[in-house]
Amino acid sequence: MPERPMGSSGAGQTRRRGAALEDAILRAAADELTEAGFARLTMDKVAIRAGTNKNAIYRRWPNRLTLAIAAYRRLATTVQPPDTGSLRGDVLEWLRQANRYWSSPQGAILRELFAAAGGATELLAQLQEQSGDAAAAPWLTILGRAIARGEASPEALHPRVATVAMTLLRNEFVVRGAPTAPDEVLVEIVDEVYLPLVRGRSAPPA
Amino acid sequence: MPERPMGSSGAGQTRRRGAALEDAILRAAADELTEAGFARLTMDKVAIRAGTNKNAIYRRWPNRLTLAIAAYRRLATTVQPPDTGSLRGDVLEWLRQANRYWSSPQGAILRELFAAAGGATELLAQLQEQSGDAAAAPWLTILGRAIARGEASPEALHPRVATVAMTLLRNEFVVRGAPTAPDEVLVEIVDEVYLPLVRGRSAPPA
DNA sequence: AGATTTACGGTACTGACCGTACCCTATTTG
DNA sequence: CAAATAGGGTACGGTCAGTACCGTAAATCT
Repeated sequence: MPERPMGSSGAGQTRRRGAALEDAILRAAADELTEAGFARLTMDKVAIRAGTNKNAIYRRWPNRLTLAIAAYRRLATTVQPPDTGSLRGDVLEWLRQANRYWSSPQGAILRELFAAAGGATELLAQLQEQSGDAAAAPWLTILGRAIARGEASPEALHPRVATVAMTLLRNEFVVRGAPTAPDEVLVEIVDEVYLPLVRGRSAPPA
Repeated sequence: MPERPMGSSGAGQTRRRGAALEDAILRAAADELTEAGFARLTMDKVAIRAGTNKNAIYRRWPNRLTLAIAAYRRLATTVQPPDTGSLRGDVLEWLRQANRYWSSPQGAILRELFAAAGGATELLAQLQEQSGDAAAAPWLTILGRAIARGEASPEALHPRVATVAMTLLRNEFVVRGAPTAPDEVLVEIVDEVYLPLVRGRSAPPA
C-alpha cells in the first residue's frame, strides 16, 4: 500500500505536472543560481531540489544554459529611471543603479550567463531584454526631459548616442572583469564623454 | 632494442625538454585553437598533437584556460594604426580593421577566451594586452595628428574619450554576439558619436 | 466508470574530459 | 659515472551533461 511519499524533502503530496512542476524547477534553478552561481549549478542538483528528476527538466529546456537563463528571469528586478531635475543628476544616478546591480550577486550571475552564452546571439538577446540595462527607452526618457530643459541637443535621441554611457559602464564589467566600478569612473563617463556628447555641437552653458 | 620511435606523428627524434617541448605544446595548442576553437580544445588532444602527454602540460600551466591564453599569443597579430590624412578616415579604417579581426576565426577564438575567462581579471588583462585592441596608444597617435590638423580638440586625448569608438565596437561583439558588425554601424559610431565627441565643445567645421 | 494517452519519477548509463598519481626512462648536471 | 631533473606511458578518480527505459500517477476521452 503505497502511501503518499511526501518525505521531508520538497516533494509535494501529489505528483505535480505542467505549470506547477515547471514553476518548481525554475524556482529550484533560481535558488541554485543565487547560492552557487551558474558554474556550479548542476542539473542533478536542480532536479533534486525541485523534488523531481532530470527528465522533467530536459523535457522543457534543451540544456543547462537555457534553463539557467530562464531561471534568471525570476531574479531580474525592474527599476525606474530617476528624475532628479538635472541631466547630470539623472545620468549619474542611473549609472550608479546599474553599477550597484552589476556589483551585486545577481549581477555576478548575469555576468556568468553572459560569458557562458559565448556568441549565442539568441541567448544574449534574451538576456539583454531580461536584464534591461541595454534598453534605450529609459535613456530616451531622461534625455527627453533634458532636451525640454535645454540641457541636451535633440540629436542625442539617436539610440547609439543615448545609450553610450551604459555601454561604457558595461564595458568595465564585461571586458575588464572588475567586481565593481569606482564612482570616479562613473563620474568620468558622465563628465568626459556623455554630457559633452549629448549637449551637442551647439554647446550652451558652462 | 628500443629504436627511436619517431613515428609519422610529431614526436621528434630525441626526447625534447624545456623550451623545445614548451614550444611544441604551445604550437599544438594554437593549432587546436584554430582548428577546433577553445570549447573543443582538450588537453588530451593537445598532448597527443604535441607528441607528449598531459604531464608535461600541467607541469607548465595550471589549467586548460591558461594554456589556451598562452597559446593564443601566437595567433595574435599586431597591426599599425592607419594614416589616411583625415581623422574620419583614420578612425573608420582603424575600426574596420578591428571589425575584420573580430569577425575572423582568430577573433572568434578571442571571444571564446574572453567568455571563458569570465570574471578572472588577471586573465582578462592578459588577453587585453595580447589582443591590443583596448590599447589607448594608437588612438592617441591618431588623435595627435588630428589635433595638429585642427580636426580634434586636445581634450580628446583623455584615454576614456580617445578609445570610445573601439569600446562601442567591441560592445557589438561581446554583448550582442554579432559575428560581424555591418559597416553602417561603424560609420554610425564614427559620425554620431566619435567625431562629435572629439571635436569638442568648440566645434569648428561642417 | 473504464480505457487511453500523456507526462513524472526512479534509476541506471554512456561518454567526455579535467586533473592527478605512479612508475619507468632519457637527459642533463656535477 | 652518479645523482638529480624532467619526459613519457598509462591508468584512474571524479564530475557532469545528456540519454534511455520502464513503471505509474494524472489527465483526457468515450
